Amino acid sequence: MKTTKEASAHHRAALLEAASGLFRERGFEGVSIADIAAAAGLTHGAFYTHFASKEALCAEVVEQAIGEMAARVKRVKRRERVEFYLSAGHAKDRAGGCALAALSGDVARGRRKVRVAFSGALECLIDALAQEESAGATPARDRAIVAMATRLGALALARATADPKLRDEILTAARHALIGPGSG
Amino acid sequence: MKTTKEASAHHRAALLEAASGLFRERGFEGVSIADIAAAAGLTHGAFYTHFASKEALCAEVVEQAIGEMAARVKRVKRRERVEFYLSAGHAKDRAGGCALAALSGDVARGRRKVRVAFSGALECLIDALAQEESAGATPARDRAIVAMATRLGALALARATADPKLRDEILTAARHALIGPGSG
DNA sequence: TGTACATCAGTGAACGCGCGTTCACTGATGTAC
DNA sequence: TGTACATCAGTGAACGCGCGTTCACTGATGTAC
Repeated sequence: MKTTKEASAHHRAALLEAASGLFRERGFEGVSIADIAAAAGLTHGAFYTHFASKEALCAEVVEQAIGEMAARVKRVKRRERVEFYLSAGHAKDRAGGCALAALSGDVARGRRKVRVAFSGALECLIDALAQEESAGATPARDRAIVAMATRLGALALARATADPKLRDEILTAARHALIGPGSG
Repeated sequence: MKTTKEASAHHRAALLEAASGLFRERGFEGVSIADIAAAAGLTHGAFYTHFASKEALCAEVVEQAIGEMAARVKRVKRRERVEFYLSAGHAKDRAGGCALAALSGDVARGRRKVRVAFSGALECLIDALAQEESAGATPARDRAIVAMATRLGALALARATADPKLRDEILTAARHALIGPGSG
């Protein structure tokens, strides 16, 4: 049956949000169109009135999720962000956490369209991160990139680790390196 | 038909090697048992005379691939390793490159058995890396972990990036941070 | 405001396909005599 | 050394299943009169 334009717009947003969480938790290939549609309260057929293909959805999810991170950089203080990023809670919550860490592997193996969306959004994120870096010997942009790589690598390693002790050791080491000791 | 014990052992090694490369290139879910068997010159049925399941193979591949990296730490100098790790060539060659970077996302989403194999091998790799760290204010082990996280994060970001300029910028920034400028 | 009807968001069956795994079978290997 | 035969690595058809995508259909929406 036909629905209101407003309802339809909400359905589209619900599909994007459901996909965003599910993709981060299980990866692009671990989530089916039916899973996403069901999580948004629709049947799989309806998906194709909103997106041309799964690939198109992946690209949009990546762009939106990284875009939200760039916006967050401007709202939340660096120290607070790093403390959250390298917390055990964030390591455990893939669905609600950093899209870069959760999806960079999938993006690397993905189609060009998805990688292009990723690149564009990453460029914006790097700009936002570089702006908050203090002046120094090495360029702010380079320091922003390296700090981001350290956070992301530490989170990726921590998430893959089964041993909680090793996981916490990795997170703590990275936290100390990025914002000094005395951060729990 | 039955084959020599020697031939059978070679087949097992060939399955492991084929899976190792294919998994790093396409991820656990992007590779089928038939793909792996074909790459090793066998049919898919033969796979199950060597491995109990795909999951068991994943665990063994992860363990072996990270084990080889730990052995390499003892053979190759740090500077040389970092230069290779953060090269455009390594970013392009997932199949022949770092298993940690290529598979940590898959491992995080994988079954416990695979994560345990990953953890054990990672522990060995960290030990090997900590041993080559010079004395300093922060523990050698922590510095080894942070440097590894930085390399891994930079490679993951570089690989997901479609824009070659941004990719090289990420690799160069991380290279400078880890082994100083004057490294190309 | 009321009526007729074109639009189109959503449904659910169906498409062809590939997946991981199983299993009856084959026939070379390698052992017991 | 020669012969008989149990073993078992490898084959390929088959299993049930879920995938991404298509499409004829439904019926509420919203517009034209």
